[in-house]
Amino acid sequence: MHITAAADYAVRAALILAAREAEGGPPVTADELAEAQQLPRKFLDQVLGSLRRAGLVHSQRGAQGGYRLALHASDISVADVIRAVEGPMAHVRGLRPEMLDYEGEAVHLQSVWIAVRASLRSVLENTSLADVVNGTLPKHVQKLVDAPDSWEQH
Amino acid sequence: MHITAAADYAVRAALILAAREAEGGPPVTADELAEAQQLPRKFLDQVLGSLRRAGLVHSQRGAQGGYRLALHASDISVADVIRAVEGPMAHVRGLRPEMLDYEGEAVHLQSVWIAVRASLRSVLENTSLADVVNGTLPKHVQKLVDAPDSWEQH
DNA sequence: GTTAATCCTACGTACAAACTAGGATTAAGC
DNA sequence: GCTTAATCCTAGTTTGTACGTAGGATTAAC
Repeated sequence: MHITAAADYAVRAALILAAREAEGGPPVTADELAEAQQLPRKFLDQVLGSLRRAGLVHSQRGAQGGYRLALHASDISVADVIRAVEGPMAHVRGLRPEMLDYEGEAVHLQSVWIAVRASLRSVLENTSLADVVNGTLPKHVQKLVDAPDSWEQH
Repeated sequence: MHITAAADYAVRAALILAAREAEGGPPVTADELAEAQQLPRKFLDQVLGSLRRAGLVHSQRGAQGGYRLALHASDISVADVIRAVEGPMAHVRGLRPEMLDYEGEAVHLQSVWIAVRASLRSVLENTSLADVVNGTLPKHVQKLVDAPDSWEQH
């Protein structure tokens, strides 16, 4: 139930790319991305490789090379980025929730995990990189952020 | 973003205790719990230790001993059980979301993680052990389960 | 040909996940 | 008090993941 450094870094790098996308300038180098968000350079390399293999970014090798989003920033969700580096969300013991098979008094537990995944998706699949850059989150997401309980620890 | 075996086992053991609570019989032994849900016996031992230290179950040592819920089954949420074994939910790089501090185009990323945690809570804190045993989940949770998209792997 | 960049593979270290082992401790029941 | 049945505690073990680092191969602009 925790978000890895790789996922966090991936989203942050993608946000920089999203912000630069509008300007239509040259591709952004890994050095620039690392500098902009203070990310460990070589680790970022691998994270960017995951994003590329997932088809979320295009890369240009050689001088004047770098990275660009492969899609419009409003067409890439935070969920897409996380899945690119972490794999499927809400795995239980390494299995997708729909693959689980409980017996006895636990039969309905599968439904709980399904609901957990669905609620994660409702936030992460509906929030695009453009939304995060602009600070204009979907209404139901912003509602969650504004609820005072949401900021309580515990 | 994944649920550990320990958390899964903890919930399943707690569900058995919840179901037996109504009967008011003797405490349930770890052997019985392991048998009922096919859980690795010695590993379960440690999981039960976490539940006890979290104050969710009471244990009785010695012959005729075993475990009982420390609270009513409708007063223990699935979130309580998960936190007892996994620690706080939705940690990012080991930090609670409210502790994060992003700069530049990532400033609003914190809100996304806060929303993620809030949406997890909306499911897991409102679903009690009694709810799961009876298969009567809170309305908004059941709604998530019934949405056809929720069962898509994607 | 030089320079600037991505790309690839391997390595390393530390920690967590998922157990297993063995005994110390407690308490019930004869 | 002894046996038995149970929790409790500490430590190991094995495997994988997290979080990086290192070094060079490859590509392309100029």
